[in-house]
Amino acid sequence: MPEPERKPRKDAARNRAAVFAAADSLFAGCRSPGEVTMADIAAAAGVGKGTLFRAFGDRTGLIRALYEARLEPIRNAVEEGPPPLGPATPPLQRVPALLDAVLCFKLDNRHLAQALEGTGTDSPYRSEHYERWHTLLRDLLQGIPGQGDSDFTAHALLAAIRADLVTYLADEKETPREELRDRLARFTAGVLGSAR
Amino acid sequence: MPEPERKPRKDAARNRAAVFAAADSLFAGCRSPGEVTMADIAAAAGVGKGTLFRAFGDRTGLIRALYEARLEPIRNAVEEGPPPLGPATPPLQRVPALLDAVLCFKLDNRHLAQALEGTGTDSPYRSEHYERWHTLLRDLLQGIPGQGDSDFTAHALLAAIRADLVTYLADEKETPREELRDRLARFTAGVLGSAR
DNA sequence: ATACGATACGGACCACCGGTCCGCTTCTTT
DNA sequence: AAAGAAGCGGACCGGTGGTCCGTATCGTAT
Repeated sequence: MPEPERKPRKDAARNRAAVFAAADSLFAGCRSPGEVTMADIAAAAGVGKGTLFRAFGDRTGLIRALYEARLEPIRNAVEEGPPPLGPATPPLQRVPALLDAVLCFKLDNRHLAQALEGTGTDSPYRSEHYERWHTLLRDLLQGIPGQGDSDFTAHALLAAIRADLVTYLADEKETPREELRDRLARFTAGVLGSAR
Repeated sequence: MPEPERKPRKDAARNRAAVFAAADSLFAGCRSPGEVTMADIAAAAGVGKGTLFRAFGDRTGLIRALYEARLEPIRNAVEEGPPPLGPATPPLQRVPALLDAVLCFKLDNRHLAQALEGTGTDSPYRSEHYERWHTLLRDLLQGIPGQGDSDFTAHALLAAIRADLVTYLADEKETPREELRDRLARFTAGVLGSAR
């Protein structure tokens, strides 16, 4: 066991939760994630700025931690849940299910997703997080016969549900949730069904 | 004529060009667009910071202006050039040609494209610039029989060539230019050929 | 050529943000 | 209860985008 993994102090845990709650609510209530400053979050959580940076390293770290926390249910469902998301599903059904799940998540957590992707300095791509989704999707596509370039197709499919595009369609274009899901489903089906 | 369109003063024009050149070269020589500050650009162009903001409004304005300027040749070729990019081309060939052209442009001008899209505050989507490409692409798709949801498909295809993805594949994954073009072409063909 | 109004210049200046630092408080352990 | 570790918080810092206005330059009318 390389990591002793000491359990955190009581107040530290409480503060962590408070920060999550505050950040979530602040991001939800702002036009652009850029409007929310670290100081704002600290204040809303009733915590000093130092605490914030001590706990998460930097702004990106905080957002990423929050995002991962919120995403965990889906991640679980994909890794060890029942069909159609779980691993026991045949690829041809699992791929659309997976994309739909992520789409729904990004719809429900637009603010977070956008805060994360729009973190500015580093592209969303080299994050371990993206790598995981891409690898999973690619391997699934590989398992579908008659599929062309699984690697690129995986990238392209993921690109179709990027946070800012989803937000744009949902908010700016006022596309209803169900319609968006349907559009994505059709597109996915098309991609999967082609080159047969 | 709502715009009198007074022609600019001589020095203004000269400075504008100098700024473009300086910014272009600076962005090209940096890991992340964020490393280039407005002051840097002003200094490199031999110009005061005030001039910079007076001419372009703000950072985003500068980048956008530069991007549009560099993009103009392609825009022209699409709007009034010869096939396969020009308007006289049947949609089934024009769509791939168009995507390929944009991909190549983004490969050649990664720094700019990324500086523009990663401008942070506002999503790339509500820019008039994106709207144009999307509308054109959608209308072309409309003209291909057996096509499903042209509107969403257009978004998805454009998403597949977003600057940061292209940069990631080209630099991080070291995908050669020709291979990338080929991958995109195959994917496009698949999307266009499906749902027949 | 000259004089004069309009336009553009430039860099000191400002507000603000992410991130650091360190004296002080709170928890945990024995 | 006492001591040491872990965590806290807010004053502080470097640097960035953006503003302001006295000054220099340009276009033009004479």
